[in-house]
Amino acid sequence: MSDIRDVAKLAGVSPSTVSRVLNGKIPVNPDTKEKVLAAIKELNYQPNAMAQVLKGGRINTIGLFLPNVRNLVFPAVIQGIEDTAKKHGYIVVVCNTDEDVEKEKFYIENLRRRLVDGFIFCTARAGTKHLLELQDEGFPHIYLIRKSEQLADAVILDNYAGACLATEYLVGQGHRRIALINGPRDVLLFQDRFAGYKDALAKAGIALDENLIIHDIHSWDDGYQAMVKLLALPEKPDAVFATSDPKAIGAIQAIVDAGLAVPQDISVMGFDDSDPARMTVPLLTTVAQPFYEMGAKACERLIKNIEGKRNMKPKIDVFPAELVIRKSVK
Amino acid sequence: MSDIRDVAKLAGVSPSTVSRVLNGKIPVNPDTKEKVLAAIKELNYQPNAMAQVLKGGRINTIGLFLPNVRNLVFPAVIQGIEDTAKKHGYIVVVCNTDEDVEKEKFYIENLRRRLVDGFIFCTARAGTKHLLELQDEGFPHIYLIRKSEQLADAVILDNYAGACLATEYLVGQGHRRIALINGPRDVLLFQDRFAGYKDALAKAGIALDENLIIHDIHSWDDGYQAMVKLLALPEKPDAVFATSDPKAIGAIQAIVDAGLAVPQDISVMGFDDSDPARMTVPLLTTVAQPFYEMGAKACERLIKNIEGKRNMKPKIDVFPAELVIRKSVK
DNA sequence: CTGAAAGCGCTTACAG
DNA sequence: CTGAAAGCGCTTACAG
Repeated sequence: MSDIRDVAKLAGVSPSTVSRVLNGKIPVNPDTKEKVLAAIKELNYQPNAMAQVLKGGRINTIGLFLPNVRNLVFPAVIQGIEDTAKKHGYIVVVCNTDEDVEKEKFYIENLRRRLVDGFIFCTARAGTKHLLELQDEGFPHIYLIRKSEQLADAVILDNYAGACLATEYLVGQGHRRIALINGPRDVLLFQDRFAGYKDALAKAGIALDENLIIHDIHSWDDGYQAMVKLLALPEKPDAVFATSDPKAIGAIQAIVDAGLAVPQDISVMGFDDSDPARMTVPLLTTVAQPFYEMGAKACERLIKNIEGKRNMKPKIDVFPAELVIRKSVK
Repeated sequence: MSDIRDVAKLAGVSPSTVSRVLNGKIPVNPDTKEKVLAAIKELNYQPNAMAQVLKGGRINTIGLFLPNVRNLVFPAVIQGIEDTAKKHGYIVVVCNTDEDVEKEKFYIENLRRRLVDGFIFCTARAGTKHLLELQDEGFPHIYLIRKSEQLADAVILDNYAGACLATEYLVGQGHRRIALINGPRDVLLFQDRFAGYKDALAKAGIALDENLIIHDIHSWDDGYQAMVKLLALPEKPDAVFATSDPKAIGAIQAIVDAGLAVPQDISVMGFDDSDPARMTVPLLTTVAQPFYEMGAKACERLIKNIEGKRNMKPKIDVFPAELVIRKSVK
């Protein structure tokens, strides 16, 4: 690969001049510019990004941290972030932490060494402190979907309102014994969804039945197991609110395997409206979280932050939740 | 952030010595080493990666190209690649091309500028030439899942055998009118799966019925439409082989919406065994492609290639396909 | 075992 | 508008 001096030689100018036509900020004589451009083309010259960054430039790369790439809400998130990043000339590095704090630290240490201009974290949990250091040091970053306990830039859903919406709809359809299959409680959004469920029931004058509530369920396979337990109750629930679509799908499978039908015997409500919600039979009634748009927004705000174009007060963007009525609730 | 000279000053040595303890190849007096390490720790020093790479090092990053992040086979692929990359101290950059050759070129141009040591492409289609240049220039890369028309490093499934397996199983279960819902034909693997279907039918003495074959279907929504067409045939199929799980899921939905049952009225066979295959009702019978392992293998081979540890003859690794019998075929 | 020097490929004041 | 020089933060022969 040729370097800037090869180009300079071929064009009969100094490397400084080549650099100037490359960057386009400082005026260059049109004729010389022409010659330089021709030389660049002839040599198929690409500036060495490392050298540029070393001179104080930005690398135009964003690090995206996901707790688990197999979680099917993230494809849309990635797409929203990537599309926005590309629009601004940025590239996205995806890092999968598997909810492992040590792995996350390893990646952060690596990427901070000028390999990345900022971070987007979808990995926040209660009680992790290493992300707070970034805030102290003013390294650009933003939380997405999940937020941290401390006030920091974030783009999230109104999870409380979404859970209210879901529960109120089930109540409105005449259900009274509404079970909850919830996620891990050290992820704040599941606390919020739990609160929405509780408050909506209270508002409807329905007493909370602890037997109907199962926490710390992760995906569809343990969602299945949770539903098996609920079906073994002396008095079965007549509806189930699962706080993510895979958990809802697991519940549907357990109900069908028990010889019952959804929604005829038991109604099932999901959360997120991820792609699998439209792949199941019956089509899942759920609460939509606009992942693409949220990813795009977070990326937009991070880039503004990186490029120093914004006021530095941390701010939380809250997207509204929306009920999507399909076929799994009667 | 402090640099190597700060560390040198604090430790009372030269930057060269600091560099030497950092790299650990050249012996350093244990006492000085001690002092340097202490200084590094005290200053929380992290070497600037740009400078290191500029001096001729590797950046230890791999670029992964996906045709579409929303395709649900990729999470497992990413995980396999990431885990392997991490084991070797590499990081993974994921680029989503949306099957857009221009976008792909943009990313490649960007990343080649020393931001990446090699590429993994899951984006090969017939007739794209820009990837061949990389081969000419000896830039490390490997194809995964899809292969290119030219001989190049690749890790793929035995798609032909997989399609034979699927079709033979349907035939063995007594089906005779076996429809095919296939993907875009400019992706070679769908040609291979088509060939497997054809040959297996021929071997069973079943004549090919063009009315039962629909090509160029991408995902579950157009899989649904394809099935609607098949159901409108004067003589309906008694089984459907869809060459990906989402297409199979779309077909199941169309069958159920038409008031028929799977597998009682029509059997449905998928392909890939991606996560959604275990999320549907009935559980999908399909052909497994070991995505995690294939991703891991491709990553392993690419890194060997990057680090110059392998003989340079292009080689294609073919993984065997495996039938996974669940509930959607009777 | 260690330090001073050169250089990786750029950019940017500085001087003209 | 343009060139020569310095320097970004490292590493690595070279000399000791």
